[in-house]
Amino acid sequence: MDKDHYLERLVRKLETNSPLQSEERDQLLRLPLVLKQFEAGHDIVSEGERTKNCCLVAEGLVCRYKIVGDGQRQILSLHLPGDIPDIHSLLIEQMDHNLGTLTAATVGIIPHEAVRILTRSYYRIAEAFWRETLVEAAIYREWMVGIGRRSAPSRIAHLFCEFITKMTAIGLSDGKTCELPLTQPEIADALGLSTVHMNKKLREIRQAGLVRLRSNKLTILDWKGLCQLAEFDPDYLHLREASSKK
Amino acid sequence: MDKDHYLERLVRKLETNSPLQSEERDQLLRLPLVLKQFEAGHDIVSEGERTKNCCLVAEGLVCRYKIVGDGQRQILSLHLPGDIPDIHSLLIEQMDHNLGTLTAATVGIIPHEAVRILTRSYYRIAEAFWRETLVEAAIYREWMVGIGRRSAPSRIAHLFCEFITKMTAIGLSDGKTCELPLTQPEIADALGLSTVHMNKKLREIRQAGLVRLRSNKLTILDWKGLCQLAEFDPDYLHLREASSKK
DNA sequence: CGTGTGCTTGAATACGATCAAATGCGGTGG
DNA sequence: CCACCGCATTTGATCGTATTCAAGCACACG
Repeated sequence: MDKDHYLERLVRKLETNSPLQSEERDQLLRLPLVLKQFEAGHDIVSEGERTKNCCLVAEGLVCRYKIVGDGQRQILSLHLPGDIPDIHSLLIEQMDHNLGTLTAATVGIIPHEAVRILTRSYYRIAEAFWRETLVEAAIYREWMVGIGRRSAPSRIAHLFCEFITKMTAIGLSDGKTCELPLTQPEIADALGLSTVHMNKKLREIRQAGLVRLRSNKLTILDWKGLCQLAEFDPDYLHLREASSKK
Repeated sequence: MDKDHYLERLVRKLETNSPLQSEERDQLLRLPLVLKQFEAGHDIVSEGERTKNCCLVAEGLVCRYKIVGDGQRQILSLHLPGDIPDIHSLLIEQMDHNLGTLTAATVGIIPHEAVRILTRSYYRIAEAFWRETLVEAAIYREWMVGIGRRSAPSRIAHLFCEFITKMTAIGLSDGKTCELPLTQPEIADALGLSTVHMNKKLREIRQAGLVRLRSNKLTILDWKGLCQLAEFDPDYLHLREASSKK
């Protein structure tokens, strides 16, 4: 029953980039939260649904994705604990994509109404959530550039750079190594590649001594080299610390 | 000196999807606006900049884009009159991409402070702008799916469907024909394709009798066929009318 | 009537997809 | 402990789509 802990993680994330007053912080920590468990590979919310709740990722890895006509999947974003990936459902009625788990996950269900009361009462809270959605849009832009204009090796490297940077920002990595609980088909679907091709190029990256990746454990062996291959510049993540990291 | 007209267009767009009270509408119409002219192909705001203003597109076609290491460009979004493509700069200090003109354009410069006073005083105004940025994110997702998982012809068709739908929504098209002031290299850069390949596949679409495109005039000859090729479903644009159109 | 810009076309090449199969590995049950 | 199963990863071969390079064309504009 770690509800408080999960909300704290949310607040910590918001406060990293948006100032909150102590009353606002308290109100956020008092949000009603119903925890729900999901197995890996299951949908939390599906395309076309209209919900009255939003979902705080408490544990596990969650993604947005769409399926195209011929059955191919495009993963659109990855969401770590502390994210509310469907906060947009506050203002946009209908889901235009799916939200699903990549690992077993715990999700905190929060009624829209509870959030709406806060965003309408405290403009700083509204701005904090708004800002999160804007950073997400910045990540979309970066992914779009990758899928549209970067080579396969560069995209793979970029995913690693971004993932470990985000994990580090929420304290789940030391910046050198972290869990990467994605199968290769999932990585391929995030990058707009086929599994086979992704596997072959990943092998090259490994053989070039840039990373190690085994049984969902990612280790960066050559951060500079990896960033160079990826043309990774963490500015687009708009993390306060990330710029200093460089 | 059509400042009022341009602000009205903004308000009309916001009100299509977000309810506003008459006082809020009036406040928006009273926003200070300094008009500025740009030639085609010039930057309005560049990557790395920190501005104290945002830009209302008054006339012309504007886009976001990024340039990658080898000089290739990815166009990330298109912006029609009534858009404020850099409203995010209210909350995110640094531009992570460029904002440039595709045609000659008139842009209304609005100080952040003026907007911020409104969004902080009237939660409906904040929500209206927030919602616009969320719809933009939905469009990013759709583009990402296209670039990552759709064939070249499908992507081209999708661009046409989306563009004419958006133009129709703001009254600049009858749904059958409209201006499409993009060169083929620009279309290619929006779709993550090379100019040559884009040209060849466009030819096929034309020969299939789906569209006519000459001297920046787009005419839809077979809307159903085009939508089918594009797998276009306007739901993601979250326009109130669009769903009924289908 | 020449010139430039954007469009079109062809040929060669490369990158990534698809198809098919083998390998490795963790977990389960004999 | 070992055999087997299922899943993820790896590999090879072939095919197709898209890129690159290079040239020619067409129309608007001076």
